[in-house]
Amino acid sequence: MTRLMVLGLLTHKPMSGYEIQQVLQMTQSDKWAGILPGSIYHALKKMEGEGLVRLESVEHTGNRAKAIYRITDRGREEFRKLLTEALKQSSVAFPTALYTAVSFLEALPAEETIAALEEQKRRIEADYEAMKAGEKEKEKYGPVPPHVRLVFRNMYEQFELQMKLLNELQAVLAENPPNPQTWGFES
Amino acid sequence: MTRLMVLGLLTHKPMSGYEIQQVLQMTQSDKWAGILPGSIYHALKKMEGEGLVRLESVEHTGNRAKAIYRITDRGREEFRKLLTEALKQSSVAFPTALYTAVSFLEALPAEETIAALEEQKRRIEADYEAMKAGEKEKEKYGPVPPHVRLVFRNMYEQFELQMKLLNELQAVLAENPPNPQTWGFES
DNA sequence: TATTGTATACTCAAATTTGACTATAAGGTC
DNA sequence: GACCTTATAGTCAAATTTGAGTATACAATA
Repeated sequence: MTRLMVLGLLTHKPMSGYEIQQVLQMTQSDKWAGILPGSIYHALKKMEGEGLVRLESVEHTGNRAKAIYRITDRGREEFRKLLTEALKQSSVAFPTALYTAVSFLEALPAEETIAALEEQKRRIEADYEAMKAGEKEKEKYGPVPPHVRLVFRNMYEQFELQMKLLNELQAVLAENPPNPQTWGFES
Repeated sequence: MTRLMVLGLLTHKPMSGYEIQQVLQMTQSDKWAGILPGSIYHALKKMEGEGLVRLESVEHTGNRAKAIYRITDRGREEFRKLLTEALKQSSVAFPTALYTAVSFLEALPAEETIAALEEQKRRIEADYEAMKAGEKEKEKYGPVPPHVRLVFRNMYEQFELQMKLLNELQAVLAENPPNPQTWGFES
């Protein structure tokens, strides 16, 4: 998704890698997109080589330089392609870390598992609050379009679904602890 | 998650990379884990270097060799650490491809978007059916523990949540198409 | 004015993932 | 028994991601 994101932002106006990071933060997109700075700079350089983006200018502030990239026509074409693909793809995402862990629950004492899940619940709750605050913040800077509003609502529902799963898992573990087969290291 | 998955499977018994792939398929885990063969072989070699697994034997069938790995005590320790981390982590996963695409919906004519989303709905429906069939298949080979059953239910709810979002997006787009600003390539 | 902290703007090695490719064995069919 | 397909068991280069590190500018505080 890095390319789609970067190209998409560059359709609005030419930007530097750093500015792209800023925009992702402002719009809360960094919360769900998980695109780190390194990936942005890499994508810019790579796409420059492919002619999807070109170095428009280098602004100097004292001794520090800032590279500004502009999307090309080939870049716009690629952007459209990626956008259409992203819409067609089944993008359902599962909480794989949790699913994987659940596959091996018999390896840990039930109380430990329950406590660890409690910790996850705390973290989710914190993220949830941060996100709500972020949305409020964002609303100050102009009206949010209805389709974006739907995405925000979906995020909250994802949080709730995860919390539900965590609660159910804790309940099942408390009532019906899985076979405590191999808890030592006796191999 | 690759390490957690591989180490976890090796706690049951020594296996080859190929056998690990097989198990992931049998258990439907490949559907949500997204671990490709290359990653498994890489993880095995890497973890061998770190002393978390060791090459137990090489079975020969005619002229073809199969490398069997066994988890070590250090590996079991690492496994526990990864397992606990995975349980504590907030593992909520968002459909990032769709979210990213939605950020740029004004770049495409609404009908095109709606059609593309229709395609995604078809694919999700197909995955959903495949998954249900897979679960039935799995039930034949012994009873599914209750916590694993919860995970399956969560998967279905994830599918449903995604379908709901897609339907809502289509509805909003049909009623209230976003600003069709820059549909040509006039830059 | 010296220093401490924070924002700006990246770089780069190492780790990991991707996906195309290789090569042998086993099983069926004409 | 020659041929074709599928299953077994990987390899490997290229792409991408990660995350720690670098270096300058600006602002505030002591």
